[in-house]
Amino acid sequence: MKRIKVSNNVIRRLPRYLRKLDELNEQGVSRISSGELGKQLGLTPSQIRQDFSCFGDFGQQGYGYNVNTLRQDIATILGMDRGFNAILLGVGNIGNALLQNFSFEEWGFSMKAAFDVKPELIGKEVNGVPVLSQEQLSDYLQQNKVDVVVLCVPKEIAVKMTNDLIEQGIDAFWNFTNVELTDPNSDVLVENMHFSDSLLALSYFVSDKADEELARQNRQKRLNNRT
Amino acid sequence: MKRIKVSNNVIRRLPRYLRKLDELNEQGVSRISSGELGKQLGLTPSQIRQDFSCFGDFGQQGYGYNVNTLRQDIATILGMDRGFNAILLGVGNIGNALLQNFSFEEWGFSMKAAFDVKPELIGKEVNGVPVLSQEQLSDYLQQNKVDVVVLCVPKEIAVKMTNDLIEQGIDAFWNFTNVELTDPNSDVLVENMHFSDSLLALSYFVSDKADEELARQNRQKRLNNRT
DNA sequence: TAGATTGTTAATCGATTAACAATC
DNA sequence: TAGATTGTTAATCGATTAACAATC
Repeated sequence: MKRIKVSNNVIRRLPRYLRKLDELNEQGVSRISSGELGKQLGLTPSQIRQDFSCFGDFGQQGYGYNVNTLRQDIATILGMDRGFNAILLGVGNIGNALLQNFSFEEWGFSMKAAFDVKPELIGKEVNGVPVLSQEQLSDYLQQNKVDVVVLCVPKEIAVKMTNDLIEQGIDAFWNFTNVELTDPNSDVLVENMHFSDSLLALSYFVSDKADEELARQNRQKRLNNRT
Repeated sequence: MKRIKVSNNVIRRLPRYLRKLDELNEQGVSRISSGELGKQLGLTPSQIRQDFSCFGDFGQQGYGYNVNTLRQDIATILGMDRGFNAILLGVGNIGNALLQNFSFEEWGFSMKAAFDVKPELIGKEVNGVPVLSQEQLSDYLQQNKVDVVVLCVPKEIAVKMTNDLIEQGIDAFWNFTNVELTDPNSDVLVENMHFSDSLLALSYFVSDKADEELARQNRQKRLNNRT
């Protein structure tokens, strides 16, 4: 499978395909064409076929795609069957919410342990995940395979924490700290969940929409005045 | 200001500029060139100048950009000074975490109220935000200006909830439900925080990196065997 | 003034869309 | 078989990068 350079845009669309295919599966739809899939996702059929063709031939001429097998193929492409291990750092509000609510297993990850400094948390379990002391982290990393670290620590210590971890061999972070960790010159993977970036983009679109509405109304007014 | 069609890519970079400029401000840096800013963000100077030029002339030849005023200009572009009102639906784990932890004010939003169905929550305050009953929602919307709805309700009711709200005039959602709400044919704004999409993209990159490492090792092995 | 750096136009690069032969 | 729909090549479109005159 794959082995060509796949663009970031394509990769970002794969999880959307997966979710849509899951949905279709639930609805009992067993086959779908690029045309129909495109309509449901707001993409062109061409784009969908191009996207898939980065990874192989999943369709059948005259028929389309089998929902179930395509879903599995995309899951494989995304690495969902690789049994990646994750640990979580910082069992505060957001860390806790993730442990309680986010189904890591559903997406192919195994959440092995959480770490914090607060004595009242250590030794507890959150949704079946043991909370260990921050001090145990180094030992833990030496004794266990950890593929991804979920970063939920306070802003202030995020950068130092990350650098320590990188030194200990961690090279993939899921970053909830709203701090820019991305070092342009390193090959450490950082996937950001920047809440504020998302809200501000929405803020822009809302502003823009309001401005346009206003402009439209003003045009209308001028037109009315003229008559 | 503005009034030309600005591409999505540009808009998505604006919040990053803002965060970086805040950081520079804190560090006491008062001016910066597109070259230096580019270096720190992993972008080309050209791109940065192009981005800014969508909205006006913020720089000065031979000098660069004033960190503080540029920061304010970008904040204005993003609509941070428009006093948008938000409400939050669903005070579960994620909704609660947002109310507790996320500083809506910092990004120009005023979080006015939260809504839930659980009797034990209603009437309480979470971090200063009153929790009202779901039943009060319609009345609330009629009596108050609500610019953005933060959706934290369970998956199962997300679509119905959204459609109801759209009928009541809401046209901007910050969506935490991991359900695809985007209707390609409507002009309702939906900004998604799809946790799983983000994790799966990371999963792909981690997989890809592992594959490449493996391929590299195999090449090395073959080379060693040959000698 | 000379040096630096912008804003903007032109060139390049990459991603999306269209078209169509292959084929189920 | 005929109709449908893929995979892929070519054409178009848009975004990024390069270049440079303008100017602080």
